[in-house]
Amino acid sequence: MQLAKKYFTEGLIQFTILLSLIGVRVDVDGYLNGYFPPLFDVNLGPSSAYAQTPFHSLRDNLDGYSVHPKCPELDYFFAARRLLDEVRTLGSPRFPTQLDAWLVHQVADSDQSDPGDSGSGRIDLDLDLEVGGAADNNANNNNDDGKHLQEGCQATGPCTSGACQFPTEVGVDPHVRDEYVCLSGEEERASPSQLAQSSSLEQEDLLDGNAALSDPAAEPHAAAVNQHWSNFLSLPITDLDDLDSLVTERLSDLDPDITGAISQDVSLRDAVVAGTQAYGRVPPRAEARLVARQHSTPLLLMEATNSSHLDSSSGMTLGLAGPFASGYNITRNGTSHDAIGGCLDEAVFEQINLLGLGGMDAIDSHLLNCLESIDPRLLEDLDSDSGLSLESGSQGPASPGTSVVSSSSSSYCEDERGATGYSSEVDSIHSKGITEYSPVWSLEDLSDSVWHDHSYSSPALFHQPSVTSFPHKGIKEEPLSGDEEEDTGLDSREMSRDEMRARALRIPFTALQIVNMPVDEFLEVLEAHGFSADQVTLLRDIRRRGKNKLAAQNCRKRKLDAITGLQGEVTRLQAQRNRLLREKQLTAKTMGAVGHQIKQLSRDVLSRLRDGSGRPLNPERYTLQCGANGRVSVQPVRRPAVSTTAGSKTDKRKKDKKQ
DNA sequence: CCAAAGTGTCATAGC
DNA sequence: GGGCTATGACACTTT
Repeated sequence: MQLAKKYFTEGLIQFTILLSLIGVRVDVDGYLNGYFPPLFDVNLGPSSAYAQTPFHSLRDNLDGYSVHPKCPELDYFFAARRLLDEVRTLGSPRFPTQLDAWLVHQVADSDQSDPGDSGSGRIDLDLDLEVGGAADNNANNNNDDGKHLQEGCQATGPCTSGACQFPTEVGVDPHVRDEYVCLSGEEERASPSQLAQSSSLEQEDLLDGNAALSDPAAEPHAAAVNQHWSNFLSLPITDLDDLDSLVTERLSDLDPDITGAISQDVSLRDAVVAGTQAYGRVPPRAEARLVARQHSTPLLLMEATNSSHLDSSSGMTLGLAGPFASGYNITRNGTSHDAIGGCLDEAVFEQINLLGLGGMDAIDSHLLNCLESIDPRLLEDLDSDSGLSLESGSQGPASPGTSVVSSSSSSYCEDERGATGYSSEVDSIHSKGITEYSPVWSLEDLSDSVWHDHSYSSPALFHQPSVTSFPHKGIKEEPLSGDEEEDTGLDSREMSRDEMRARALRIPFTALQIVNMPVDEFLEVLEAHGFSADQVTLLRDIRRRGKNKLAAQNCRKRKLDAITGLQGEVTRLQAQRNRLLREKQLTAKTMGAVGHQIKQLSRDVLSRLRDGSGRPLNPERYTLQCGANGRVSVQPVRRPAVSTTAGSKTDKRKKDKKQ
């Protein structure tokens, strides 16, 4: 697994470096931030990042719980971010070009494209799949490729590829975008309310990005955009409230077919399919899977449903998100062999191939060879090297009757059984596997995927009390009866203490069975089997400890969730505090200005008034007072009664002396 | 080797 | 009263 991760990350590095060298800023970080919000923002709303696993999607979508940092799938997230950070530290040139351009490649109006502006940073991408059906003519589409890319690049408006005209780099970092100060470049199309709500940036990013991307005449309008931008910056603060309408108006001016652009059912996966077919390197299974993905939901729809329920087939059809989506699909579907192969060679290396960079083929083939040489069973554990040693790795892919459980556990499905506060939406995901078990214990079955390796065994047979097996670690699937003493040497190292005790006392149940039995059945078993006192005690202890272990796991998860939620709350409150402080400063400035104006007006009015003797009123001695009825009157300024207070003080001293 | 994190277990409270 | 869950505390293991 470590090997797989190594090659996975190396492939990402190479791919990213390559794109950076040719002038494309591969802002996976932006993607990840956009589509996978940071942990601390989890309770700002549901997010797709945490919907990758059933467990977290349960909490996020149903109970508002947030992901805890141990989620093994988040390894991809952090690994990708770390890789991007490393690449950026290399000092590669960063151009405003974003991969958003890949996504709306068919939107731009070709009439307004200017092929001459593509420049050295031109990317030869075959994205015209829906129209051109470029599955078999990848090499012949260079002209068209460039054209389409230029369309896409120009459609990005201020962000043009290669020949980027705009010097301002516009990141899509949601951490920064909630600050008004960071409004620049593309941010024109975001309203302040949007900017202030980082929790909803995932969908807004997409919409915003496509709004600008779909501007076909961005470069000719660069000056106009700059003018709009300067107009925006020159807006008085009081006009900020109108910014939403202003931005909406601008968006409507950009491209009337934004939604159509977004809903074009042409994703990068289409390009990947074409490329892989052209290069003929995708295994048939992976190819079929990719073809099936061509029918994935449109981009916008996917984003809309991503936060609530991530469809595994839809995954992430976004540019660089593809590899990660595949990675997540590994964990969700348990088909890691396909997923790993597809993850790397389809989504990463095929994109490199599509770039027409033959120099990378050697690297690709090397990595691919290494990857293909990896045992798929090892790759299956790609996401399970977190602190939790899940049952999935121990069961092995070939465990009879446990494949579903294995796949579910590989996605860190955790138990959630009996976890108050967590609902078991896992049913919807693993319902097929569950229906294979006893319907009475369907919920208990879910907990089996959680069991840790020093714990209890697979549930495949646990509701068959007459059959005692230890499928744990794959080796334990041998029946206990008969030669149980023989295999204790190996099993004792991998069994829990309770398992060993139960085996020593010849208790014909696995610990999992004992724990997950309904209490009535447990009592019935105690009576029916005529256990000795020691056996009964052990059975009760096993049951108690097992349940308490689950309870402890749930408790810790809740604690982590609470911590994560509180951290998010702190972040949110800090942002709110900063906003309020800014408002306070602004209000103070406004009040000062208004006071100054009032003072000036008072002086002006008083200088025009005359007293009884015909002399002008001294502004130092008189002031204007506005009554409740709106009547303005001239009143003398009340001097602070210094002598009075002094007198009161002396009086007080006198009183003190008398006392 | 050490520290931190993870995990299992016990005791206890509350339902 | 028994069963169960939640949780703090502790010890041990893993990273």
